[in-house]
Amino acid sequence: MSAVTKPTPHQTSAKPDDAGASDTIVSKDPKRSVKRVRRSASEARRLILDAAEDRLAAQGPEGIRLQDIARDVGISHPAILHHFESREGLVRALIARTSEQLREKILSALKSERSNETLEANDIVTNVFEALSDRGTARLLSWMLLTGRSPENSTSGSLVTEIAGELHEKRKEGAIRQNRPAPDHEDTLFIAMLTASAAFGDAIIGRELAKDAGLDQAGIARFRAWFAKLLYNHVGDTQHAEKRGD
Amino acid sequence: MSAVTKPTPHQTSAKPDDAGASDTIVSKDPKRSVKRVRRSASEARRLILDAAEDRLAAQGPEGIRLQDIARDVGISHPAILHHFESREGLVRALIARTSEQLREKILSALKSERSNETLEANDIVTNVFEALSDRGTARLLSWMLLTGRSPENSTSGSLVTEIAGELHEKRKEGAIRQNRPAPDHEDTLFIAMLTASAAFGDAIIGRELAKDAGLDQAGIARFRAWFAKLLYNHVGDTQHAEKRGD
DNA sequence: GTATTTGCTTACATAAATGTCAATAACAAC
DNA sequence: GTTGTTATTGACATTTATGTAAGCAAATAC
Repeated sequence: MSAVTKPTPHQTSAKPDDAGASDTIVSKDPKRSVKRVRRSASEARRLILDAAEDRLAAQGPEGIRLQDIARDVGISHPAILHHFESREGLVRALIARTSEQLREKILSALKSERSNETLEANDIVTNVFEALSDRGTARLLSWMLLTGRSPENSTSGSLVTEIAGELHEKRKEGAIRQNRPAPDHEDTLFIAMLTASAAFGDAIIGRELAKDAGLDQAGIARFRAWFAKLLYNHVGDTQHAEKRGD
Repeated sequence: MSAVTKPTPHQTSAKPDDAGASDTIVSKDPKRSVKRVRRSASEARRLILDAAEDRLAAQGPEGIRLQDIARDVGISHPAILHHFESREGLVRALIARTSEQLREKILSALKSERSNETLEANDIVTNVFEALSDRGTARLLSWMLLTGRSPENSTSGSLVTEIAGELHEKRKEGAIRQNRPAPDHEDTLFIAMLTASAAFGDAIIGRELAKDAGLDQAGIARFRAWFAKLLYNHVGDTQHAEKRGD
């Protein structure tokens, strides 16, 4: 959030501002020797990924520039290449980490939901919406898709299937308890898909939409609650569905 | 769609492939003089924007490179700068055109809907979904938002408000006809917002989601129909809403 | 202590993309 | 025809990003 603004967070390494006096070799004076900071590899990687994430969230895809990120962390840009091989490697690592975090955030929340009889649609919806808008996660993922960098892992893809699986279990339990017919599997899948798509879209254009519609923070909350209720009503209504339309 | 693949669609201008024989000045021979194609300014702009659009849809934001686009059109890259001032100008022009096309596509369809008593949710939903996924429109718009290039015009923003306005008129008519209480304005707004968000998200991750869930083209159509029906049921149910939840 | 590993740095190389400029050639007006 | 406008071009300038090479220094092992 603030890493972009402040020039050198880890100020431990001295800036070579006055070193221009000597003509070729800078580190001739041992007392003034460069006093390097040496982190563990994993720590360095973490810091770099954090900075890259901040840049991406704040400035969009084009904000991921090795020089800038290096400055944010307080290192030189070849250090990034040392840890990530290439810019592309950094990007892939960032995507991998973000995808993993997203999966954990959503799935753990979904599972830890105390074995609630009724589907707590509001909690789930809010959770998904916030997980995607947090720290520009959806921005990163959409950039990933925009530039065609996803396939192999398909972390974000399988996620929805997993969610649908979890949801379907809950719905079946609820149906048995209330002596209702088992819900259609595809119906549950569609609920998950719609939630994912809506949350994803919301994370990207939601702010614009809300601003344009004159919605404040409370209005946005109402919108999410409204959506959750829409799903909730649908889940309660599925058994009547055939009587009504088509 | 195909402009990226084929190197020179407008093959009228001769490639200077064999011109390397002469050592400095190529156009010494008047018979072989370069035979330029000279389009009208608007025509040239159109071709350039088309090519840029194709690139963007096919390769993502990074696919917009003056050299490549110039090659697609069959011109030199300074010609693009001549028409659009800068790369940024090209991008803004593309955004403006795409936004305008989107607005027209959606609004005209919404208005021309024969004064149908019941809201034809299926048509509207399908229309919005397709308008956004067509030619990478949502990709472009999301890139626009990702890189923070929207404000001023706010074409995409006000669009949702307009849609909501149109929808609300229809709902009021329908309500009067069926002697039901007038629908809540915010409810209509939320319908529009949800549709926009879902269609937007769908345009970006929909393909991934569908693939992962094992949905084929028919399945995707079912999903959209399912969503439309969800809205349709909700619209029919709004007056009972208070009896049920919260 | 000495040796080894490896995180990190400076300086340089390279490439790629945007943008500038002067000149050229279509086309329209007269 | 002549002239003026401007779409278009090739060659060049500039900037800026990624990536490379070689050496330095902090931790660890011995």
